[in-house]
Amino acid sequence: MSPVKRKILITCALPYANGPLHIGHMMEHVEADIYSRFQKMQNNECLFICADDTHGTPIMIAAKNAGVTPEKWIENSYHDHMKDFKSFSIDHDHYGSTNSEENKKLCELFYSRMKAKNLVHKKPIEQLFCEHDKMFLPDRFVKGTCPKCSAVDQYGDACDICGATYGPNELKNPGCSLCGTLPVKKPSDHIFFKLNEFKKYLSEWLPTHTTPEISKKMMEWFNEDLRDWDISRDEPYFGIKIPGEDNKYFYVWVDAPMGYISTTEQYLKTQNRSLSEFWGEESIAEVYHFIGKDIVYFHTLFWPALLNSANFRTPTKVNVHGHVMVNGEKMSKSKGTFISASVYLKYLDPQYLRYYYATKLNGSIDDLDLSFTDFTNRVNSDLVGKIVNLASRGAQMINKKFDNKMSVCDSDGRQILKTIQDAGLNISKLYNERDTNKATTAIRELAELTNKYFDDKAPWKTSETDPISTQQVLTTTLNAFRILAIYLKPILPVLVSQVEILMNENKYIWDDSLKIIENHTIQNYVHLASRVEKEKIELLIAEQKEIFEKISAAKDKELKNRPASAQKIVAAPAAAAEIEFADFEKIDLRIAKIIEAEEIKEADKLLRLKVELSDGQTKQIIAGIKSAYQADQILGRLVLICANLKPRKMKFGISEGMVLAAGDGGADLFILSPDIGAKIGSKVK
RNA sequence: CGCGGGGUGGAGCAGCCCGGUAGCUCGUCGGGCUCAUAACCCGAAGGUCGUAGGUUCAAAUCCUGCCCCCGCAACCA
Repeated sequence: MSPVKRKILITCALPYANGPLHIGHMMEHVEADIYSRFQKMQNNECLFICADDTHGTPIMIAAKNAGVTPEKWIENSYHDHMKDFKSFSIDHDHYGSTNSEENKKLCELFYSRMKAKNLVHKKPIEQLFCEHDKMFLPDRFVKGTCPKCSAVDQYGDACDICGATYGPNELKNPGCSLCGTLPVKKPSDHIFFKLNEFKKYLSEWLPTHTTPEISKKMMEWFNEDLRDWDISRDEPYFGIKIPGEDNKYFYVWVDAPMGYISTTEQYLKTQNRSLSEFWGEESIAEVYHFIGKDIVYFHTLFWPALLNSANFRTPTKVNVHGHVMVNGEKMSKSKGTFISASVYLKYLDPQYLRYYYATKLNGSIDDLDLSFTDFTNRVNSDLVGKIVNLASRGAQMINKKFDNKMSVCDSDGRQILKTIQDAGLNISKLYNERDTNKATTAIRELAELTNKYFDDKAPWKTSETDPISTQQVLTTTLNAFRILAIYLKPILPVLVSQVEILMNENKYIWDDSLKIIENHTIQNYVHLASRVEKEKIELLIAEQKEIFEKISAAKDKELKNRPASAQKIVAAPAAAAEIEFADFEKIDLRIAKIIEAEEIKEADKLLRLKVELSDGQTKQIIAGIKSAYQADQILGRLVLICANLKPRKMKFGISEGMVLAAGDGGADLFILSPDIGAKIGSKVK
């Protein structure tokens, strides 16, 4: 062990207080909890801090829909979250909330320091506002048609279909996702943080404070200037008011990371200690954030910049993990693989998920696949079959034949134990690197070694003929198991606490693995762990699926019960703004004949068409109608096209016009055609 | 040419940075054992390391092209 006692602060991303925790949250907390417990076993000081992230529009809306105040809503959420964390043995030293006095004070302090350094400025922006709900709409609360690919029902920030990103203002046919009303554009002054002032600082900070893969990825942003960051939101908003402003609140992503500090502060207050120990510019403590790869941006750009601007230290390292996949796919609500912590607990032992995650986590950003067959194998074979089995084999015979008394280890046994103890250094190194994958592999191999030793010695054969050596073999086996249990304690605290009882010992710390216990009396063996039953997993998935179906059925019902006016607007996209006749005249609409049509194989939704206009002139049009029409189906048809559309270079060639069609997209898409008798090339008037 | 990660026996992964006998767990098959939760121990079968080319005495490993999968893209861990 290192002679200097380290001082460590670790945090997990603050779970958002608008829904139950799921097994993805648990992965992050398990990873951090293992790390924290390991450090504590090493006699280092380690504070494990987290909190609920309680502000923002989604929470405000969720509370409103539930008919409670936001305060009540987040209180309920807090209790649910705490309960789940406790069940999974996540041992936060303190779990707070961003809706606290400390957090408010901290935001105000940061803001005043930013202002003093001239790092904020105000400018008006146009935002979509819903007249019906009387609020500005965040990007995700506006839905409409993608401006790039025309996919319908897309969010205001990015298109799920073509992957384009844009602002909510750019959406075609935007609608409020709450009531369907057409939002209006409304100007409002917003406060911006001058992120670009930190460009140089961040570009130097990044490579040394996260992994190379992350920093490489983040460095992309530095090719151009960093955009100012909008840190304010208008009323109504559930959050922290910006001092000196009327009806303005800090954007939730400002006050959320502050929660790391304010929650540390709450904890340190109870110890009469100063916050600067961990967060002061001169702090020598190590600070680690555990986060998912989806929020890297906030933690490696905004956050260090904010800290720097307000004269706080920055984290030592931002540890980024991937996402949980279930059976090789993204967690899916409809497939029942979007598994909430509480439903998991109804069917399976939380220790098993901890162990399984541990066998998979290696400190990398790769996604972690929770494959249920793999899960079952790992737990049943490694944990129950190999490791726990050692206790079962050793202890029961000691109980039955030797009156619960261990003797001493034989010389072969001492060799085995030495091997196991020598491995401890490497295992602790792996824990420090958060490579629990390799740590659990090493531990499993040691268990195999011990099982083999037990088999070679065959104590069950010799218990009558040679009780002395038999007792020695059992003593060795139990010692080996005991050390392995110590190695596993950060991962399996509950199981190992039972081992402490079995072995009649106090709470293990890491250095207890250096001891060998002899002539020691143990307790009666009790069943330590049961095998995973496949049926339980099936039931779990079935229940999760059912919950989803109930929720979506309820949502459908709610939609139907909406006021007729709102429904109408949803069904028929609102009309665009009025235009002058002169504007209309600019559009050269003509009748054209499709003379060639072919499918573009590489494209999901495109057909390549060649159309003929009056003077024998032809145009190539790449049309997004593959979802509704096959190439040969439309060959030879007369259609309406916009003939003077600026040619556009697309991935599959140049498109020189647009075929007019109407509908919601997908199969619901209809090409417009003229009545019989219309001539090719005629202009629409 | 948006960015990133990946493609290794049936499944899940390690090995790649720093070339030199292709490794682990599960599963399958055969054997042993019967202390232990049908658990444990031994043995076997099974791989053109996505693909094409290059560098080299030697390539899973280094270089180039291509194919395929997954994820991300400033309000989902």
